[in-house]
Amino acid sequence: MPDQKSGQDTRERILDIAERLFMENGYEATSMRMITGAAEVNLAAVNYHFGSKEALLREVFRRRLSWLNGERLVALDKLEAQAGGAALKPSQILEAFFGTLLRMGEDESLGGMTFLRLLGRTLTEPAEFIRTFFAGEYAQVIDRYKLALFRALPDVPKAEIVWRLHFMLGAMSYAIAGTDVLQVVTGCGLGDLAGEGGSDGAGDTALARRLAQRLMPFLLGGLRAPLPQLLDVAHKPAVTHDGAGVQIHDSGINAQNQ
Amino acid sequence: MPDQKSGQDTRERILDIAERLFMENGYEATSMRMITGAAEVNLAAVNYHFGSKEALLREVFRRRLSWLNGERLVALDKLEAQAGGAALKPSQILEAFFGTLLRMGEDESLGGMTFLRLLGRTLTEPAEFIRTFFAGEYAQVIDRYKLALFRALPDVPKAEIVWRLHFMLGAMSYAIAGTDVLQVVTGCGLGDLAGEGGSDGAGDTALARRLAQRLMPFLLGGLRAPLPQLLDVAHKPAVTHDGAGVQIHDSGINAQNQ
DNA sequence: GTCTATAGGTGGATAGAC
DNA sequence: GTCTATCCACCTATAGAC
Repeated sequence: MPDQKSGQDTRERILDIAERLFMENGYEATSMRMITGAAEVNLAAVNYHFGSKEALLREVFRRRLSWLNGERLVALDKLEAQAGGAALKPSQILEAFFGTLLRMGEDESLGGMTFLRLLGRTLTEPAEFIRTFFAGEYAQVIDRYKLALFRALPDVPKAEIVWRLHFMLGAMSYAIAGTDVLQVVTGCGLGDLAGEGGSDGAGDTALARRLAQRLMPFLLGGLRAPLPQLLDVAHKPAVTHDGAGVQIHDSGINAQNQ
Repeated sequence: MPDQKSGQDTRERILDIAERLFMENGYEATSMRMITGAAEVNLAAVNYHFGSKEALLREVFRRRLSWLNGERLVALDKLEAQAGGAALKPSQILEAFFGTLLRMGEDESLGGMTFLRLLGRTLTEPAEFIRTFFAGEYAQVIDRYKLALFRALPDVPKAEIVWRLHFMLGAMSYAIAGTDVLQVVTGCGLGDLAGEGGSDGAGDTALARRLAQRLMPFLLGGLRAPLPQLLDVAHKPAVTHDGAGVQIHDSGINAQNQ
């Protein structure tokens, strides 16, 4: 850091502001000028520090995700060390994966709910460079947690576990995105705690904790649901998506092993 | 329709192309020129037929959502008529709400998986005009289904039901968006059936059906999960998100009433 | 590291002829 | 209803002085 003034300050200020604006408007709808204007830095400073708008977005995520996914690996390591070779309980695995994330929402120094919302909103962006970036950032963690779930649920087909991992990720990411129709239609729900835009109050901390309390049982219930009957028979769409599917034997799912 | 040529054809062609391109690139990253280029119509035609880019997006959704939400209301009416005053089973309600949507994915004339993906990707867009639009389109349906779920689960706090409705919407919308990290990280999952972009093959139909078979049990399992213990006590984040919560009495959740 | 100035391009929208 | 031509706001990125 050769010449003048703040340097590190400028970099961090740009990242903080970019994080908030990308969250509020999305990547495409946020211009460099909006960011530099709000951060009170020169337009050229962004390209000096990060190189391009794409690289800026990547850096906004990298500084949070490398911490998050590192913590997730540590949490899993710790659990597996405690278990001493035995399979983990699904609830432990979910707690390590989703709980670690949701706790970021309570910590402003880790981005708080601003980052959580940004993450939820960005995970469904179609832009190629974003998906490629996320794939790299998540590869190791997803792999480790997938294997842990396979071991925890040995009687559930692996493909089924992967599907349900999708669904769990979706339930969480949509919930933290906080953009869904229910928020506007009904007063009830996520909307009654945090303001719409980027309000960083004490309410956000409460929201993160409450969200965790609500979400975790839902995810666990979904993960442990009876397996579907896979019938590729009729052309008529199956009308019985009831709980009539194969019940997984109790020892594996409903009793001890939860 | 006064003067010349196709008229209706042009309108529909623009909508079809816009639907696909908005799905592939997102709203902001899709330009009017991309749309008119692919649809082989003049740039001015879009503004003539729809007035603006925002209005075009609204119309892309309106023609599908008015059908979808109409069907959802009909399905619920039918179920309630059959039940003759009794409360519906949660599985019936979910089937009517989510099954109706997922069946659109099997029908190319209703947009097929292209529309489903677009919907999943757009539900988390932060743009104000989009959220306002969705709120209006969904208001009636959400309200009716919320009440049906309240009646179906009289022992579950209404706030809890609304939260779980959020989570279910999220799991589904994320799954149909088909943009998540798992797709890229692992070969397993949603990615092994349909091509990434906008391929409209027979594979998409199979994908929609398979998705429904997998998703429905997951949602039902989450909806019927044991209630969380709501403890606003310690500052230490609760480490026991286990299934250790209050068990809802069997008659309401686990037995008949599924 | 910061700044001004600007290149070089693309965006949505419209006027007006046919 | 369709098309050409055009306006002009705004974008990302960079060159080059300090």
